[in-house]
Amino acid sequence: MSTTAGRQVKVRFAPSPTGDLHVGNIRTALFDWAYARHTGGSFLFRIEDTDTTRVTDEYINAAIDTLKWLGLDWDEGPQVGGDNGPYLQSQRLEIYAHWAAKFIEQKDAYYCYCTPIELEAVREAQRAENQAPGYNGHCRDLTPDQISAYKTEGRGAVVRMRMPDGETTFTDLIRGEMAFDHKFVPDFVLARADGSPLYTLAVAVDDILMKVTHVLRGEDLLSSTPRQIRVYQAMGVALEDYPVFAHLPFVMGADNAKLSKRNGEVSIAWYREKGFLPEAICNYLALLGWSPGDDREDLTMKELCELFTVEKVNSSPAKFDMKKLEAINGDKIRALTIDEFLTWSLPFLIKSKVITGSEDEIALVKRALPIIQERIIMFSEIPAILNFLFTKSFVVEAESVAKVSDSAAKEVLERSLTELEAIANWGHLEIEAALRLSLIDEMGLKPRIAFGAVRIATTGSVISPPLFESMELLGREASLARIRAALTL
RNA sequence: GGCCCCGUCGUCUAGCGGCCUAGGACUCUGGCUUCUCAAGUCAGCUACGAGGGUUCGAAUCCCUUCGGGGCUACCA
Repeated sequence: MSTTAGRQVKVRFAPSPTGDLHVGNIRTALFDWAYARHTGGSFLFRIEDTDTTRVTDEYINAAIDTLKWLGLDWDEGPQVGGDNGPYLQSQRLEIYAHWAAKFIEQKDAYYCYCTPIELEAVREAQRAENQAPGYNGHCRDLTPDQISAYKTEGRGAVVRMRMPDGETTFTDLIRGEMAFDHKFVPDFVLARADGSPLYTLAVAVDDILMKVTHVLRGEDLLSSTPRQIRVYQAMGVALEDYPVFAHLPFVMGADNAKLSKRNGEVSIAWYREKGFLPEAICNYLALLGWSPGDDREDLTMKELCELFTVEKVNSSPAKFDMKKLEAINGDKIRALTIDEFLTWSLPFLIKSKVITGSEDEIALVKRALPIIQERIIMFSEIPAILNFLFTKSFVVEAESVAKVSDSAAKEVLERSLTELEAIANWGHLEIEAALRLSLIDEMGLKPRIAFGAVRIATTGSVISPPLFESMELLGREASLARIRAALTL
């Protein structure tokens, strides 16, 4: 019943930043963005901060920052402006007040003087009788006398929307034809007693005024859609100008509860700190509740935009799977060029103080990256892996000391030292050739035993990047010095 | 309680009445490769919640049931 005929697509993402943007929010933002880009329409970003007790400037700024970091650029909204601003609802209060007053005047809404206690008592009674809880219409048709009596009493009044008998129907792009009987949609509050707007008012007014054509949002808002449509009606909006709705399924936590801080890492900021690539996060999130229809999974942002349609979005909830995100992130990291990889890696190395950021250090990091690119799943692993190349206080890890201090290991190290000192050109091929000849061929040792001892001595650990390359990077002097030091353990 | 949404491998999904003895990816298990760890590669395990229909034929359509979730605020 609602259409977009002839309208330029405009999709909006309108979070209420009561905390850091989480995985679910971002999945919604991603779908909003991808749909806008897919259709060649525009993407509008609006901050719903009508609940001033819960939304803070810090969260608002973090939300803006997160969207930018992910590469979800918007055409209208904070920082970029647009013809339909302002884009912070807290700056649009007079607009909402105007409409609330108009609705009162049109008798679409009315002042409700019921106190919270009275309202709760009504609901309690309804529940007791197994009826649908909701406003009972007490103040719908107050007489002037009743009103003045309430005023004399000093009672405040909220603005409440009148829900007429009947039903609201609309087509949800994901769920199909929806019908809600107004018996279960009670009169609802548009503005608080202090005049400030509620979500129910602000969201509907803004979507219309900002000319939004598509509302793709979480399914928790599905049952509030009739209320929004009611506001459109009161605003006098023509049917063909209603936005089209699409309610996205939830992203759940591993324990099947709604994703929250308690059952997993939900804050995008956390993933950023851990060293996940924005493109990996988006690629993974895109696969949560959507698929291109074939077996393709590795998608760039561009491909995602090309392939994304709302019709292919699933209606069932999806569980967040960290392992799959990690796998995708690892794949994306491996696909990076060395220069890209370097750019992403340096901040992690500097922040963890493995390097200070000097040119020499950066040059060495760049040489080391090729050998670690296929062994990490996130950038935060890099400092621990490369630390042996830069540390000024090298020590063999405690649990591995025993493995280089027995006589067999000493013999390996003694021999290695002799052979390595004789190498003319300190390259990994020469190092490998020298050690293989002496330790494997001549001493008859198994590679894992022989190289294991050298590995511990030079890198300090039983696990390291490839040994010979590591020694080349470490340099002749440091490598030999560490082997000598190991002989004293 | 009421209203609403949802239900294919452990997880994300493909599937829209015959191509399904159900495909892919991640995880897991085993093999290969191998200087450790990875990466790569091969193989394997495991699913249509249940019960009724409709039909020559159902994962696909209908009903019931069970299970999960949302809403039920002067939150969004």
